[in-house]
Amino acid sequence: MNVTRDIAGKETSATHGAYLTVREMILTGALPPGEKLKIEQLRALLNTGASPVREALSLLTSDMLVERIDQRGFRAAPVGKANFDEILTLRCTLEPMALRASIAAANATWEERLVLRHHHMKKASQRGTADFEVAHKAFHMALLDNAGLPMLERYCAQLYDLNIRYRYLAAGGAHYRKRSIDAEHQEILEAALDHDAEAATERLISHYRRTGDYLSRQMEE
Amino acid sequence: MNVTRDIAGKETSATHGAYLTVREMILTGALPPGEKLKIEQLRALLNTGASPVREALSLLTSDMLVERIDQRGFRAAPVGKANFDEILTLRCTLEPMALRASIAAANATWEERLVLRHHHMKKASQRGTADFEVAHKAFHMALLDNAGLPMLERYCAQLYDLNIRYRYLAAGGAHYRKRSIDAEHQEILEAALDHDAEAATERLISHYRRTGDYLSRQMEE
DNA sequence: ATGTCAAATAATATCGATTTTTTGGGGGGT
DNA sequence: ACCCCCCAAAAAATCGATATTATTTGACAT
Repeated sequence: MNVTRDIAGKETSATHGAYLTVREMILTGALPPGEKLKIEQLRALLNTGASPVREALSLLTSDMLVERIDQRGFRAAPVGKANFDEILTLRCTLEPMALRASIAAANATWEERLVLRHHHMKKASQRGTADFEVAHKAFHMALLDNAGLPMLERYCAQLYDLNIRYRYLAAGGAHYRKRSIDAEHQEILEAALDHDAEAATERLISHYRRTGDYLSRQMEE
Repeated sequence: MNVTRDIAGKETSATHGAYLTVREMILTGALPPGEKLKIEQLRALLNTGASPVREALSLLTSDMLVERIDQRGFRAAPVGKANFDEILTLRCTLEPMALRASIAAANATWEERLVLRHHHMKKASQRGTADFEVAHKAFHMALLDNAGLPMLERYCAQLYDLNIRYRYLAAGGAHYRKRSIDAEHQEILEAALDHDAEAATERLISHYRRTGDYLSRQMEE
């Protein structure tokens, strides 16, 4: 009935729908960095009231995708090389930590989940970019989600999304994978299944650093 | 005119005032873990409307002090040994990282700020607990705020607050410092001023672990 | 021209009321 | 006695309108 459903699927609350929609728009660059986010404008776009919009923007503030300036409204978070570098640094610290813990707690269920997600990701890479993005995130998060450290996982997921945003901004979201990313994923998966924490974290980090350097080059400044 | 001002000082927006007040109430235990946070109840307490309350609670969700259950309202975040341990682990990873970066970028301004904050903390430790808490946080954050890594600093501040909450819950907020905490602070300060990153991070970590063990013991389970 | 101030305009923040959803508590039906 | 469905009370979510605050505009004096 409203645009929220049309865009983000069958959502429950208006707030959650607005959250998902605006989030997606910021991540993909439909709402560019620094853009003023006017309540009225979004209210009209999302076909909802001011309260859900404000609440959604408040939630996005925590995700560091939106900045709030007291009494002066909201805007899409700015971007910059320093910010990108910090995201990369934090990911290279936090993800290995989570991956090690996941491997230390390895069990059959987790390994099966990993294999499955990896399979889905490979299948999705033939189809559209959007599908691949979802499956790619799911695979990477599966690597970390056996750690039993929910806050750490949350940080990693947050940083993953912030990083994706830069990918979309740099390449318009398309064909960013030239390298043998498939092979890199394969190697990470195998190291994880072997419970080889050293190799797995090593490969994960270099996976990130290569993508990071590639984007850094495109970003200038 | 409203309770927000009375409690949290001369605040600008109702939302921000509500945020600070509820935050304080959760940190100090006035709103115990797991407590249902009814909008109407808070609205009455804070003498404001539903929108600022909801928005404040949304913001606190990002701070991991409030849990939101869609269509079912908000509650104060639960606590537990696993959560406490995770906070400690994350602090012991992230704070050294920030401290090293701060020291690497050391300059006179920063060192003066450190000395000043340390001085204020010592003075405040004679006076009330509330004053000391503020000065104590200010000192610890000053150790990290020269790193030029705003997201990392934000994570550290967040984890600091979550940790403080456990202190209040364990000891009612009073006399938790038996040990020579003053001496520990002094030693951290000196190592930082000497640009000795190894010693500084070493001391910082053991500072946290000792307090952590002390609280862990009190927490049972 | 330039800087300043005040009114007009635009946008945010907030309120009060309404709508929707969950919850808890009885009746029927098996 | 047990389970399921439906209804009423309570709470959350949302809306529409108002009050508050920032921003712009333009007249006026320097």
